[in-house]
Amino acid sequence: MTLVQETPFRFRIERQGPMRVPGVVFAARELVPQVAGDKALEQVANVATLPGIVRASYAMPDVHWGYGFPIGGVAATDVEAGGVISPGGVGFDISCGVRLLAAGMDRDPPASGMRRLMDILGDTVPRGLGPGGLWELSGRAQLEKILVAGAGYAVEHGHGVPRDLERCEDRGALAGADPSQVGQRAADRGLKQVGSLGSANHFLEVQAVDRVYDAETATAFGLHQGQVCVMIHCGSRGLGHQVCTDHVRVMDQSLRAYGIHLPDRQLACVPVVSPPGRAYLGAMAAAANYARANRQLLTQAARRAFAAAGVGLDLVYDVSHNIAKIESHDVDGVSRQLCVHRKGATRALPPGHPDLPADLTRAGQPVMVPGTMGTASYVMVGTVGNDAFWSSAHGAGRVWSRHQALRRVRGEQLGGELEAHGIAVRPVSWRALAEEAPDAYKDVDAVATATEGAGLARRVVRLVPLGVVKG
DNA sequence: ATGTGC
Repeated sequence: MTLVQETPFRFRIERQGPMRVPGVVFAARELVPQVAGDKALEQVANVATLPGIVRASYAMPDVHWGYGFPIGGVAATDVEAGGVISPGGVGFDISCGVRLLAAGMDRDPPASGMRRLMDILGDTVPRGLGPGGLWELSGRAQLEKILVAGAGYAVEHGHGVPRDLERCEDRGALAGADPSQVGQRAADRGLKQVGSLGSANHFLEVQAVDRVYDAETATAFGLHQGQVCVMIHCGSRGLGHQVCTDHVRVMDQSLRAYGIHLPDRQLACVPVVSPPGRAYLGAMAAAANYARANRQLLTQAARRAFAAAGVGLDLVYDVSHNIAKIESHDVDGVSRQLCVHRKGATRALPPGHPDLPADLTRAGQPVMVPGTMGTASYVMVGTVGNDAFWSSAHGAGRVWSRHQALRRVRGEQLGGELEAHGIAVRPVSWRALAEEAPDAYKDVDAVATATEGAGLARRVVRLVPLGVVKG
């Protein structure tokens, strides 16, 4: 696979064979060997063969290998021109995303206070595999209310304040959810997991603003130098996973009926306007709303922990980085309805976009780029001139597999090193900590630099970790 | 990502 450099941070995979559009990879030159080194580039080219794809198959600067689509992949298909929807372009963890909360306190709290805060968070934030959430639902009927109304249903029940919803993508609920397309097995798994982090790279971190790049936008976001924040990264748990599993199976069996030929079976897809396409999108929206309610419940757990110290938490923004959405975009001068798949990619609306909350219209959309528990995370902002359907990077991106990380890192030792650097860790297990070692990831500073250089989003603030609750 | 496997 050859990459042709177009600009300092933009590379092209020329259209060839069954590719319908070129591939476009946003990366710094030093990130390219890591990108080319795994199978992600092949996946970018494979995605370019999907029926109805427009403009290009995109890869964000944190791209790495995933199921069918690369993680860090963006692809839009034209709904009225046979465009397809592919669950592999969303990912197993439907509407996995990040939420940032701004605390009414500045950094350097007394060490004892920080320890106490982390102890409360460690004791009260459900995490790890399997059931166990903050909100046990009464049954499927109540679950379906969450599947339709998302974070709004949680807030209605006292789990949050109305302002929270103004700072959620889609106001906390994606339209078009169809609970009847969520199977009983998925629903059963979902009943006991609302308000739980899950495992792997999911976390709740206490962070501090360590550097401000754009003071005006930071102020608009409610952030300033030294401020304490809480970042929550989680998704739709077993419910989303089961929805993906169930609908991939149906699509895999439907490929022939729709005359779709693919270079990789994991790209299983059907036309958006087909019955199985509509069924998946309805189930996907339901799972997305479950993920938003999940982050809303975890927000309340963080608020209770901070309230013990008399500190409040305001929502800065909540955004998904695993989702497909029907959006209007200009394609060759014509407004088209597109199905935009963002898998490990964050929507990044520019200033002035009508879908922004009123008080962020001038600033643009906050774009969270979580790094690792030992390095940093960024808050960026959407910019005009982003041709990847207003999409941006979503994190550092792995370079070591979990298996490699386990071979190279001792969790207990890593925990000691982090504590020695002033980062309090509350992991579910030493093994889980080792898998998520900072060395297993790309350099998030380089990813943020490349993201800005590529014109996808601009840096607003850099956050450093003070305490980590890990699934 | 995931009660980590048909």
